[in-house]
Formats: sequence, C-alpha cells, structure tokens
Amino acid sequence: MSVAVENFVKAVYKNAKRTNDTKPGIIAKELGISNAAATDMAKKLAVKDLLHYEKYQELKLTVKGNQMALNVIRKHRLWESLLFKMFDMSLHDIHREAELLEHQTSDLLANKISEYLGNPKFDPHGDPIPDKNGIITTTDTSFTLSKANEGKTYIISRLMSDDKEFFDFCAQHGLKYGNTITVSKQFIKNKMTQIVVNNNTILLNEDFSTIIYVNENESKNVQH
Amino acid sequence: MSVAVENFVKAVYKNAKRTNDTKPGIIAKELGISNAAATDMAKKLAVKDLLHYEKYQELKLTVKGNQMALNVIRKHRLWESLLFKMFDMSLHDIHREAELLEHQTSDLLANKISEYLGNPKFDPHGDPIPDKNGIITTTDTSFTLSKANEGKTYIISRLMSDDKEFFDFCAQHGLKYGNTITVSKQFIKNKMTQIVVNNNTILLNEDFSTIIYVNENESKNVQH
DNA sequence: AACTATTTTTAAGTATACTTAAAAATTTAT
DNA sequence: ATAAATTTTTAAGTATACTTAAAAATAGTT
Ligand SMILES: [Mn+2]
Ligand SMILES: [Mn+2]
Ligand SMILES: [Mn+2]
Ligand SMILES: [Mn+2]
Repeated sequence: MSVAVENFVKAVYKNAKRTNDTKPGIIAKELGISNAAATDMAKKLAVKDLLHYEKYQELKLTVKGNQMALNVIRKHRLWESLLFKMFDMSLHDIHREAELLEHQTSDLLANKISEYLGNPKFDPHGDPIPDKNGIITTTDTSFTLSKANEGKTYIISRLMSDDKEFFDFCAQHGLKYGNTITVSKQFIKNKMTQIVVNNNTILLNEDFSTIIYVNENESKNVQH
Repeated sequence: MSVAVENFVKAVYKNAKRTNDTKPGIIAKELGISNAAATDMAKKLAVKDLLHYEKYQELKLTVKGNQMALNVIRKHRLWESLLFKMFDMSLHDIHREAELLEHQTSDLLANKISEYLGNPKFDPHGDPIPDKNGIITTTDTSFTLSKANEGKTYIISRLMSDDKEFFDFCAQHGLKYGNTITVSKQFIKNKMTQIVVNNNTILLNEDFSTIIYVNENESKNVQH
C-alpha cells in the first residue's frame, strides 16, 4: 500500500486511541492535508476494506486496517529504537527518519531489527512496540504529569510528542524515558505542574504536563 | 526529489559508466517502464536542470544530476553495508531493501551510518561508496573474469549484479567479495571460463564471467 | 541507395494524491 | 428553537508518473 494510505490509516488508529471523534478533519490536520483530501481518502480506503465510512460519521478501522496501522507503527518504533541505540540522534530526529523509513521496510527487515535489539517492548519515547503479529502485550499503567500527586516521586514512562521544541526542552532538563522526577506542586487553577529533576525546579504548563507520562514505580512500562 | 526522479538519474549515471549509448530505451528497460515514460521523464529532468536532453541524442547528466546520482548511490551502498554487517541477509536481499531505503534517508543519517561503519570505501558487492561530497577516491583496477588469464590466481573485487539467481549461485560456491579464485581455462570460442574455488571446478558462461570482477592482488579494490 | 527493423517521440488517456471553492450537514451558541 | 459557526462533502481542477497506440526518426541490412 502507498505511503499516503499507510500514514492515513496510522493517523486514524492513533486518533481513535486518544479520542472518540475520529472524523476527516482531525486526520487532515494531523497529516497536513485539506479536509476534502481526507474525506476523499476515507472513501477510497473504505473500498479497500481498510475502514468503515459513513457520511458525517466517525472513521472506524476494519480489522485489516487495524493490522496495517499496527504494522506501520511497529516499523516506526523499531527504527526509532535502532537509530537511537546506534547513533547519537535526538528523539525528534529519530522520529523524523522513522516517519519515512516505516514505509520502506519489509517485514523481514523489521523482524531482523527487532531480533537484533532483543525484541524490545518499548521505543525510546516509551511507546509500546507491537510484535510481528501486531500484538501489544504490555499494559500501560502510566498517566500524565498533570494528574500526578504533589510530593510524590515518579518515573518517566512516555514522552508523547513529535515536536522538536518539546524534545529540545526535555533534553535540556534531563526529562528522559526512565528518569526519576518529583512533583513538588500542582497549580490546579492555572493548570501548571511544578517538578524537580536533577535538583532543578521546573514549572510546566498544560501543553507539556499532558504529554509527559509517568509511573509510580519502575514495574510495568519500563523494560528498556 | 521524488523516488522516480532519483531512480531515473541513478540509472542514467550507471548506464553512462558502462556504455556510451544512454538513450531513453535503455533506461526504460532498466527501470521497467515504457519508452514513452522514459522520454517523458527525460524532458522533465532537463527542465529541472538534471540532464541535457536533445531529441534522439544521448542523455547526459548535468553536474547537478551527477551529484544527485552519486548521493543516492552513496545511500544505497551505505545501507547495503550496514544491513550486511548487522543482519544475516543475502547480497540480493540487502540490495532490495537498499533500493527503497536510499530514497528516504537524510544526509545526516547517511553520514551517521558511514561513520558507524568507519567510512567504508566499498560495499559488500565491492562497489565503491562515494563520500559525503560525492567523490569516489578509489581507483578501480579490476576487470571481468572473462578477460582473466589462464592459470592465474585472482581476488574477487566486485559482484556486479542484482539478480537473485546469481547471488544464490555465488553463495553456494563461495564466490564472495575478497575470496581467491584461480582461472583454470578460458574457452574463448564458446565464451566460457573455467575456475577453481575451494578446490571445486566451475564452468561459468559469459553471463556470469562478465559480472564477476577480479584483481591481480589484494591491493587497490580490497579495503573492506 | 532503398527497404526494413528498431527506437524515439508524440498524443491521448489513466490512477493517485492532492488543491480550492462552494454546497450541505452538523454542531455550538444564543 | 433559531441563528451562527464549524465541519464535512461535493465538484472541479492540478501535478506526477505512468500507460497504449500511432507517427516520426534513426539505425541496420540487403
Ligand atoms: Mn515517533
Ligand atoms: Mn510515515
Ligand atoms: Mn545494490
Ligand atoms: Mn531505488
């Protein structure tokens, strides 16, 4: 299937995970195309039996569409893991490369990469890597920093973004998958979260506190 | 530039190296497209200043086209080198993957791969890898087996093919980049070459004896 | 040199993946 | 409930990269 189709199916999959309002417009925004193009593509994918399309209704992936999405996501996260391990590249850079490489990787090569890395269950952002059958065996017990308790110490389990500025910020302050942070104060009304990392106190706004995921202990989501 | 453009420019470059008859038809055959499509593309590339096009004349790359070709070739051969080193993949498989990956690789990633491998000068087929400026510093002193002398012993310096059957044949008989072979007899009239590898005698027809390149000694083309 | 075969070019048409503009439906706000 | 705002859809059109069919030019053969 084409790059456009794979990216579209992946975007639908990811959006459906987060919200229950997966209509053309959101996908269009995500992919940087017009709403008209997204509607058009949705219709085409319905013909290919990759999703169910009904005018003005939510887009819902078929089993086939779901498999395709997971296969692309698998390749994306395996590439990220490999590039991160082998080369000194930032989280943002590995994401950018993986966004392209994911579409040009045979299942065979994906399996080789996975094997080489010891079949990792998480990528460098803390996102789970589906296995060769498209199955995610790990359960995610993490939650966003915005919902963490004052005074408690957590482990970063996921940095859910693909924004360069965010990753630069993370790199600068030691916000890294697996690292420990303490929530010193929650400013509920102003939607800000104050944390302590490496003895530095940082005040996060909502944009950042809702894409940084943490776990209470090192158990589940940390397997690196 | 698009995949189609990159593959076209690369095909022109490679053909011009071998022959002096680089017209649309040959490129069309190489890329598996119609002659009409090749002529069409040639015209478009002329507008983009990637090659010089004159009706019924040879296609000649511009400096810009040449650079693009070398950049794609560099990425191709770096990928082949990396995949060959890291994973247990055949020469044919690494070529297949590289044919796609070469178009989705940033210059930055290419440099990282090169660095990681110690800036190799040759890929696993024995083909030279251009440096980041598109320069090939090695000089190729090798020649085809069909032109080798009876009784002499040589070192395989290049396996110039992308045919699976050929690579299977090579793997089966120990014909590998860097290995030693002896030419036991040249059947000039019948265009066949008899060689001895690992104490086995093999009779090669013209198809194979003209794509296996050898060197007299281990000097130039062997730097693995 | 003339004829034939081959190659190249032109012409017309297709599929994919987009665009903008306007109509239709839905959602939100008053 | 009505009006306004937003989103979705339709319609028409574009660029890229191909196709087949036929015309034109070149290259090879007698
Ligand atoms: Mn990513
Ligand atoms: Mn992608
Ligand atoms: Mn190759
Ligand atoms: Mn290619």
